[in-house]
Amino acid sequence: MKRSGGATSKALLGLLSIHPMSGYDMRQLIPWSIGHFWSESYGQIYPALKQMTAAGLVVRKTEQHEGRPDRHVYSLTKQGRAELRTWLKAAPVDEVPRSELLLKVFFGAHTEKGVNREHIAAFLAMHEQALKVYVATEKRLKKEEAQDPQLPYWLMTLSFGRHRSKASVKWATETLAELERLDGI
Amino acid sequence: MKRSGGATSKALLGLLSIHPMSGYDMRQLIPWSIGHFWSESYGQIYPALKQMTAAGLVVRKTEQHEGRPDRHVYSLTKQGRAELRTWLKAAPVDEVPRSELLLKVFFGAHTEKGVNREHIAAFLAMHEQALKVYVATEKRLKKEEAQDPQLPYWLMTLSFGRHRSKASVKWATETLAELERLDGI
DNA sequence: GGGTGCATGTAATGGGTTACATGATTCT
DNA sequence: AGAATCATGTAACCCATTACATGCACCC
Repeated sequence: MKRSGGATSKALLGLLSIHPMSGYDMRQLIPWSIGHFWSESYGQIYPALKQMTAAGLVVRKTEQHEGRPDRHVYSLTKQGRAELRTWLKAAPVDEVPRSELLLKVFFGAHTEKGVNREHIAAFLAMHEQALKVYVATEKRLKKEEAQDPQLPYWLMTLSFGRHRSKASVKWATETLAELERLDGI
Repeated sequence: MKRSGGATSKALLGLLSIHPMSGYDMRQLIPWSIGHFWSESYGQIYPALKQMTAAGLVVRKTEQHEGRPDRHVYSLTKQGRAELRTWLKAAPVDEVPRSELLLKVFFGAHTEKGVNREHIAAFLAMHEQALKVYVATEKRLKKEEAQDPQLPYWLMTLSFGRHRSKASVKWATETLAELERLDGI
């Protein structure tokens, strides 16, 4: 069974549905948009754009600027838009996300207690930080993009991040307490 | 920068720390142990075991059985045990887990409202089911493995699954309500 | 002079799933 | 008769990150 053209090209079509942009722009935009549940590298983006152009899903225009490299700005074609809609309708494939942290916890009996506590404490700190970022981003979006029809959907994914980080913080806190109890501290 | 020998071999070392077993056994055991945060296929396991044998981390014994294929049973060497401990001490690398569902939600404005609701409803059902499995597994483990010193650590990873699924259910429920509100239903 | 940002792209390398190949036994 | 289970392994393929290659402008 072939999974013709993975989700990378779909993510790029989606970004182009916001507004036309270059491969470089996409890479820059990702951390501020879909960054907490998706990632793409230049090594994926540029070949994908090439292939999508050949397939007629996007068109490319070259912009020239003095003293700076040319920009290749892509925009969706009618076919590209159709492809995006078709993909949106298909049921998403859910894969088990791998977590090295949990793998280490699972085998944690084979190392010192302090080691496990440190790993989990770092995880806790990361998610506490992430929570702050989600809340700040939400506030900013609601102000700056108030009239964008896509805003509600963006907020839904942000809300997911918030729920996930909250749960992570709760688990880490409880688990740290349990580790201390095991230590007899 | 080389990431010498990924985490696959470490996961296998960990499984062998429970008791000696074959590659086939590992594949069978994974869904019942680390399955909710890790996965391995035969195509990874067999080559890894070969390479680990060559590296002296494990040793292999062949068991013969009438009318059935030979079993290659692996066990940890002193070096294998040391390698596992070293890896456990190192800080886990945390990668952003990709979620096709969230990607579709993010671009959800480009399709019909019903489509998004269906995706999220399926996600909700999946996590409600998962919650039941976690609770049942926890009960079973506490009975059947009561005296195993690794039990507390196994329960910690199960607890993570519970927290994650609870948060997912909560998010999905809230988001479904929000989608209905947007629809003006 | 050296790092950073802009901007594109390719090549090398690694990680991972699926399909293929084999073959006996047992269940339906 | 046909499918599933036991059991091992390889090969083909896909997906993804990182490193490399280029080159100008700007700032410290």
